[in-house]
Amino acid sequence: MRMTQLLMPTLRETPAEAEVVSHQLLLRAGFIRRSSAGVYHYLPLGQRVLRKIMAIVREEMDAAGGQEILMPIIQPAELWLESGRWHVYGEELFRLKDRHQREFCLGPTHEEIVTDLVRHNVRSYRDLPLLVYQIANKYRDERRPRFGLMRGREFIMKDLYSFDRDEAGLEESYHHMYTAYSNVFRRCGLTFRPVEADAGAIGGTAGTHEFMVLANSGEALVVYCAACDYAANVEKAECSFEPPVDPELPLAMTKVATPGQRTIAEVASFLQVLPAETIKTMVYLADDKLIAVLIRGDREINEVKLLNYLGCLDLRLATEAECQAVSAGGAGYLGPVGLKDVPVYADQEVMGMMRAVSGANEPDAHYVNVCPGRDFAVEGVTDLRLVQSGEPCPHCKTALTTARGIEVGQVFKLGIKYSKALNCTYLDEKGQEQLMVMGCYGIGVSRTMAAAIEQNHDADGIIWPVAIAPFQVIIVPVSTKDAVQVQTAADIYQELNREGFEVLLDDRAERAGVKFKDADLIGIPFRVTIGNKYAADGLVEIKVRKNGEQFKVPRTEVRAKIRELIQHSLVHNA
RNA sequence: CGGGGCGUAGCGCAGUUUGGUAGCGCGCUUGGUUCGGGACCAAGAGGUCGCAGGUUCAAAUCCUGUCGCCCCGACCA
Repeated sequence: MRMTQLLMPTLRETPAEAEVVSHQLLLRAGFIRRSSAGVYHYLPLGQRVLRKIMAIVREEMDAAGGQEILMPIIQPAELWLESGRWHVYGEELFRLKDRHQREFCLGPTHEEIVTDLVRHNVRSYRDLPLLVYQIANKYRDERRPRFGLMRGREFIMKDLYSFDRDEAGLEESYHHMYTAYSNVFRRCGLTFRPVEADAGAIGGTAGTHEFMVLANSGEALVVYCAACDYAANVEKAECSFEPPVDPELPLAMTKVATPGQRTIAEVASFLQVLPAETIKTMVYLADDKLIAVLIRGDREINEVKLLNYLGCLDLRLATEAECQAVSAGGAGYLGPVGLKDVPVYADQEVMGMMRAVSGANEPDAHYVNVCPGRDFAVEGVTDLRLVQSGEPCPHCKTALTTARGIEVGQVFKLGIKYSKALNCTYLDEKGQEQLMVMGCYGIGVSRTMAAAIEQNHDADGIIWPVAIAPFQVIIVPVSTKDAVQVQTAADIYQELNREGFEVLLDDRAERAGVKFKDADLIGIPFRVTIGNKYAADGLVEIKVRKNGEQFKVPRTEVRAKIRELIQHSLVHNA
């Protein structure tokens, strides 16, 4: 491609609307433009990167036995009513009506419609397992689209669905996908980590992993173990708990005055105890029912664990008025002793406390020496806390590390959730009708593009991994006035193109500095510069974007050197 | 949805407090000089000041409404 013919509107200044680096650079380097909130144009450079990522995804999906299809974006409400998600999905679903007032939605994900397709077209155990996938736009009316391509309302996703005869088949499909996903992200040149995750609203039997690209701008928090391969989203991460070997003996519970001391920090300091010696009581509204949750004062509640444990759909912290309804003390003086008519759930750690401090459910007072089980009863005990950095790994006890991650892929075992709801069955060898066992596997293609930049950039711009760069090589003649340079650049351009390389020729009548700046900004891995000394020494310069390394090679060896550099990079996923 | 901020030329911004008929830098066009890391000089093009009402002799500026965008939070396959 000749740059004079390329729609590549680069910007010298960072647009005010962009906050994160991938968004800023995608705009500045002319890869994307915003159309409306969370909806973007992909310009030629951006589209080329997307196609590169898609090509890798296709290769790996096909290799894993996937068959590419393309399903409708517009989906009838009936299917969503059948699965029950028409109402569950809520405001995030883009809904629309046709001229006959029939309701539709824009697909945010395709479980319903793929299940509908398969139930009408697959009847025999001989047709299973079946793995179908597509790469298509997805629509989610996010409450808050943000960070450019990171969280859009329209985005590109690869979604694959597996249909198996039984759980064992699902295990196998899941395993294949897990491997394929690792291949995809490794080939894209990303530093990533598969982590155990929560299944969330999409449901599913057990087991789901998220593929996280580690980057500080990530919206997700993960913990991982440096010693073993344990890694999990904090929403999911188990908290290890060992009951005290030599517990203290309980003492008589007494009420003490704590005027004005409302927070854990205030109470602990006032009573000269550690926060870990207090019980924090939080009141939640779970599907319109008030409940209380107890956790050690220095811990945080993991609301995802709580939601899963309660099996409720909606969960939020109670308002001050709701707290007043169950405790005369209100939010600052909540405690498990003397709460009015609310079920109390405790984190497992709380049950090992013998002399705890807790609110007395009246203003300006707390109890000391509270003993769970003796002084109050609980409805349930389980792991309800959020893991913290430095805690022992649940597998090998090494201290866990926390990191931020961008979720670029997720693999789910769905089980029979959708096949049951939509009656997707097959006939086994005995002629018996059986439910298919499903899995679903998503890759955020457009998000992967953004994640790659978050992980690969410097002050000058993007540094594309070779495998997903819009072009592999950029050729820069330093002076467009020099006929020899111009001709040499054009010759090398032709030659590399013929060899099958992806080459961009900067044939603009710009000064060298401008061309270098743009080449760095758009992040082309290798730059071939034909300079002023070429006429004298016959050498051209090859510069590596990633590390600044430079080579001076005779004009005739450019092709071989470029080939060597690209192959070396691809082998090392750099 | 709660909180905060912003809409003035393609991009970045000033002008709004105190109303007087729109400006700066970059980019763009033309000519010239430059030419290995975002050059310089000169001459240009480009804006219903988000939109709609209102106040006024006069509104980018004041008032009311509305739309859009961004950030924080809640939420999120």
